[in-house]
Amino acid sequence: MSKGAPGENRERRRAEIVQASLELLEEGGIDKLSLRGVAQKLGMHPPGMYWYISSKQELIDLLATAILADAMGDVPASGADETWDEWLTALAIGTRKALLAHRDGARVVAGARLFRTDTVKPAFEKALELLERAGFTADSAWVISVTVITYAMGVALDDQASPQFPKGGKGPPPDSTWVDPERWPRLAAASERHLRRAFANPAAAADLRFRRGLALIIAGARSG
Amino acid sequence: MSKGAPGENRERRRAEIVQASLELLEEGGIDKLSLRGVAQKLGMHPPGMYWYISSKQELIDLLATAILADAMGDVPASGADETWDEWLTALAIGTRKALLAHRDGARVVAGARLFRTDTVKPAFEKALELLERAGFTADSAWVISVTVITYAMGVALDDQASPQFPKGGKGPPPDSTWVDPERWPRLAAASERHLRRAFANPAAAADLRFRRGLALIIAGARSG
DNA sequence: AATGTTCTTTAACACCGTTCAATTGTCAAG
DNA sequence: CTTGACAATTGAACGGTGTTAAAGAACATT
Repeated sequence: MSKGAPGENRERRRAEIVQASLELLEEGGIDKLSLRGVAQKLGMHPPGMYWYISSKQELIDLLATAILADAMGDVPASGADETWDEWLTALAIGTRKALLAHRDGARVVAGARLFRTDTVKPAFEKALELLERAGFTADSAWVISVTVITYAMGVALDDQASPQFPKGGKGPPPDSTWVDPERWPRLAAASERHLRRAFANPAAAADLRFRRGLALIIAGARSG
Repeated sequence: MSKGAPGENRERRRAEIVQASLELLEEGGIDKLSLRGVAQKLGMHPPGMYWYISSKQELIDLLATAILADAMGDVPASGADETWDEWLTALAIGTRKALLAHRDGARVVAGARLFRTDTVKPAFEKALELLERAGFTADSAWVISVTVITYAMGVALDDQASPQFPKGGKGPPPDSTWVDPERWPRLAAASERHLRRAFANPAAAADLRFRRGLALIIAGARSG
């Protein structure tokens, strides 16, 4: 114990590993995220990683908290006149946004133990505080918070379950989204409507559907 | 084309493969689900699998639809006097139940293209029908349906992200769920409350939290 | 100069999904 | 009975993975 804090250098190196892993994630998705790839990106040999992390799972946990920190690290401040529903909505939107900000971000976070990390705790605490202050029971506040976050998670996962750009540059993928209007008329109509919007602006369409579902939950909270 | 339908035997064998895969899934979770393992279970050699499936991804898709079929295969019938909210609630509960019925079931389904398979279409069609008949616009009906299913999916994923019963029968797992009541008093209280319930009956506690969140969404739909 | 700690390398293990070419079994046609 | 087509399986191998074990280097402290 001589120069600086003992674990300092180690911690910095861990941060570099996380950084390189995020880059690799962006480049090839979670399937291409390998310890060997990360090691190469850092000019080290695969087994060397194990001095800094104990397993790939731990790496994924680190990635997950890094991704979530974007949305929850500093608890989103609330203006003095902001109501609980506005704040909760913003939190959910920010969470989904953080997940979508990295390729396969939702899958990464889902593969970790979401509620077990300290990263999300301040946000939850604040959510509970606002809700209880607004008159909800402690129990209701908990249910509402968990529901909102779980929903954001579920939607982000579905968002990113999309095409998965196949490698071969062949034509458009076979339209497996086809819905036979004879058998499922209402579904076909909804799907067609959705596809039209998605074609015009995919991100906006996905955002909208998320927001409307979220509004549903908030409305339910307000009414119960 | 002589004996029976040509693809018949093939289809039966595919069913056997799915069956064996489900067993392997139950035994070791999705990480231990390998083509080699399935092949061995069926007394065949790994490359032989490729006569029946085109890739592991296709196997997973097959597993996903098999799992979902438990909940959505035959569209849950609705009693004549059943209202849309009762039916939707039952659908969501059934969906989550089907996902939880298999180890890592939610992860398997999430790894496939959920809404692209025919299995879920009848259920969606019926949901839309009930909702529109109840006076919702086609668009609202769509949002409500998708939101409910997405929520069920998200919760099931979180449910199964749990401890993963470590094999060794040592005492209680190291309590990594600890929440410092000094820093996050409300969260700590909620967590403590939750843990007490979960200790008494884990499945019931998880069910309850799911149902209450679901009720939130339904209430939101009812009010908007 | 010797020791001990931190970090890196080399080699290897056991597994994975997948491809390819060669092989068997079965049955209809010649 | 033989031939040939086809369904189904096999054996060998390729390139990849996470992970372990042991040897080695770098370097500050004694």
